Amino acid sequence: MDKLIVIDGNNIIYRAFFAMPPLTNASGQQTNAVYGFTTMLLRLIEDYKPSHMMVAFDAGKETFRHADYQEYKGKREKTPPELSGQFPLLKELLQGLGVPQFEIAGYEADDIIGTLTRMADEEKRNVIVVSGDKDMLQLASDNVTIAMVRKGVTDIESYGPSEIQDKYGLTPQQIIDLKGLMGDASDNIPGIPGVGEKTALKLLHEYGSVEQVLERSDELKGKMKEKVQTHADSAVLSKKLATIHREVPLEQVWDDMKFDGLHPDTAGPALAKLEFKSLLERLNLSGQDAGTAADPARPEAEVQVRTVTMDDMHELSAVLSDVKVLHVETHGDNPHHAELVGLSLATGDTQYYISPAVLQSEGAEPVREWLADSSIPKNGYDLHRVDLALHAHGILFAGAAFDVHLAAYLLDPTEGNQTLSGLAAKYGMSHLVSDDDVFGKGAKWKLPDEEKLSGHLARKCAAVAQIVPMQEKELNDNGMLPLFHDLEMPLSRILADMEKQGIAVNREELKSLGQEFQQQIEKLAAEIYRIAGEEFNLNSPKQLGEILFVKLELPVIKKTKTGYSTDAEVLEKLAPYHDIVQLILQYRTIAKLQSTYVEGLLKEVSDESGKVHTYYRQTIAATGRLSSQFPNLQNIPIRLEEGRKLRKVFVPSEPGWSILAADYSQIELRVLAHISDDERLKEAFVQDLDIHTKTAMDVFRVSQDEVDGNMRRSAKAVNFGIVYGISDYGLSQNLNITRKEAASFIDQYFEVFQGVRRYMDEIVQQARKDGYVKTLLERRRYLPEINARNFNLRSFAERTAMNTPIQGTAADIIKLAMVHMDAALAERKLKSRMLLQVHDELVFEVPQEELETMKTLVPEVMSRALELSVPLKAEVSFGDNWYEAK
DNA sequence: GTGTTCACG
DNA sequence: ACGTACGTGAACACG
Repeated sequence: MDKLIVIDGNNIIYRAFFAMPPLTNASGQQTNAVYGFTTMLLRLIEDYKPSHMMVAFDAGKETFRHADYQEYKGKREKTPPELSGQFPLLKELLQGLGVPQFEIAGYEADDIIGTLTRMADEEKRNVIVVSGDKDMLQLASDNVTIAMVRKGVTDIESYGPSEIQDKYGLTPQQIIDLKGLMGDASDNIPGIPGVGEKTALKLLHEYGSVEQVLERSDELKGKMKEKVQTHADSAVLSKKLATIHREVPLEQVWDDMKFDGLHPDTAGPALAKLEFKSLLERLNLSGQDAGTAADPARPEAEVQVRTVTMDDMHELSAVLSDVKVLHVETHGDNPHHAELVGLSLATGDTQYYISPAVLQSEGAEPVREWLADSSIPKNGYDLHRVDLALHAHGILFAGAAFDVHLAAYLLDPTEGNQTLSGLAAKYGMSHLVSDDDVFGKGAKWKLPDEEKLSGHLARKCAAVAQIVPMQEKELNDNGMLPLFHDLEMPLSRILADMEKQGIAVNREELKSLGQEFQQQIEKLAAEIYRIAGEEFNLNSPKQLGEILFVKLELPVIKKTKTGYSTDAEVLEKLAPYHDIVQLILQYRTIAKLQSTYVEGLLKEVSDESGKVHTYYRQTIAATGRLSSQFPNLQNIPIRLEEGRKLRKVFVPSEPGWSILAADYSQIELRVLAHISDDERLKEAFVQDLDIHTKTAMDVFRVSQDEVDGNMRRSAKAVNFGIVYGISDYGLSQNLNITRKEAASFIDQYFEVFQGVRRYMDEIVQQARKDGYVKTLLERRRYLPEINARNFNLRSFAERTAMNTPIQGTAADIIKLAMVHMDAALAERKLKSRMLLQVHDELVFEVPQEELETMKTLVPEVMSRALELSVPLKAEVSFGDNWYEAK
């Protein structure tokens, strides 16, 4: 089946220019837009494997549209010179890559695309149109899909007629009417002034087209009628301007667009000329290989794989000492319960495959000893998971040296595709088939035959072996090797130990709490149904909305995409109107505790150990924090007393022991004081003052005695806001005050804490310049949207730039403390065990005789984890359970 | 699978 | 004018 990808060249290069950080080659020529364009192009080729391709460009300044309307695209800013200089580069590169391009004098790229898609419709050929321009939606049909590019150049959403219907309730043709009514500021198309998307959609749903709206404008009321009638001409003209021309003189072009993969001889040199080294590597075109393997859809690599049976184990034993790379394939999300699928080992050119049965057989003892030997360094993918899965099957694992999963996370913590096949593609290796393709996804997961399986696992092992040196170099270039080898790798073993240890849960206590909750739930529900006058599903926001806003006619405070919002914030505001609301809030609170914490936790308690064994994910959070799953032990209730009681069920696993918890006091603000070098903030921590009270004194210019509860509360919110990357809107929402008032709080704060203001300005500048921000331990986070023109995207990136070094450095610090703590326990031969980490808190179980030691050791180790210009403080407490350790 | 809500730091 | 606080995971409803 033919498949044509048509790219809206001008649109995509424009987007790429603003989405990518500035990037120049050795001669000073800026190349960021070409680079962004090219990465997207390669991605499209890989994802869609097109048989035909074409990039369309605008040609000439005057198009036929200017004959109708001289001001067409009039208000648009001139193309920045940094971008216009990149057009010739892109065109030359496309030629080198072997990707056809069209431009036709007097027409825009839109019109070329419009014509091609019309021809495709007539000839029933498949086309994918790639653009960021919503106008393109008018071209969608059964044969034509529009791939709308959102956010930068990586995020793509596909639209056919049905998706357009779902999103706008319009046919593709009506997209033209939409623009006729609402206009388009960026093309200087006027539309009807005062009519935006919402109004335009309403009108179209009612009347169907611009012509019908005008013809029946007498049916409209008041201002709307006036607007429509005065600007009728404008609407007609706007519709005409928005209509993509589909009759450009083009004929027999199909063969000209044939695409047989990247041109093998010229692609390498063209990329090399632009100094796109990473792309060269990704395509395996660098060095002597240039010109050999150009097609991203090239076949799998050849591997030599020996399947080890019980009888020929001796052969493997002989070469075991040479093995540095292993791959353990597991199945299942929860590594504590994961199934073993197979093991592969790599030595030189030969790969060995061992089935789970063979691995667990008597004869495989040498392999198991090798796996367990901590003095033998091993490289692999997601060794933390491997450790837990093997442990669950009674096999010990130690000696993790280089984990490519963890390395990939450090190199780009926001990259979504962290799979090994994704990494293999990134590092330009021969194609590694994805696990989804080999095994199937979700419920369709199926074990392939042994030949296919052993080949796949062998290739994964070989891929790891190739990726390690490349990542090592990249980590080194980024100054991240210490972070990797001295912090994250050791931590991954410590986390596995904590998870295997688990924390004991008192099931009876938990069940009895559940019974109390159940009674309350039933009582509340009965009362709510009585007041409502009917029974309904209280857990359905949709049904609840019907009751509150239709039946009881309470005012609508906020809407969601799908209907009325009924979140707690809304319900708080509705409470004065009707007694039912307070009951619903109470119901929600208790129902949450019951379903998530009582029932959810009971399901996770292990029958064997009577404990819960969480799984900390080390490669998820963009800031460097951990996350916790199965169950999540980082969000056990504490703020409200009803929920806090749940902490009583977390108990020591041995009689007479205690739970000891230690948490950092104001770690994020202390980190901020250090990195901003703000004298006032540092002073506050040096004197160990109550930071929120101190902030209130400074911001409101009052003495300590004059700070009332409200002032302290406001100051606390401001401090939180500062850490999150403050905006007046966010603060106003949090404090329920006007935006003006919030803005004036912020102004006063920055007046006093001028170093903080300087930091916030500088970190955003730095993010713009480098394209990333980093923590004290050199952890990075890339912010491609920091230069976006879209206000929301850009603002979000700016707040992230402010927040990530703070939250991320705090994460670095507690991770360091964990590594030091683990060493301290081992060195002193203590029996106490580290069980949990909750972002700024560590939880231990401690035998009676070590309690005194631990009460001083833990806070000491935590506060000395990293030396800052302000003291780090950790507060310790203990008791018979987690609730008592407060 | 997506959206809504709510638990934590 | 735009429309948000930063970072997560789990349960439930609904298509």
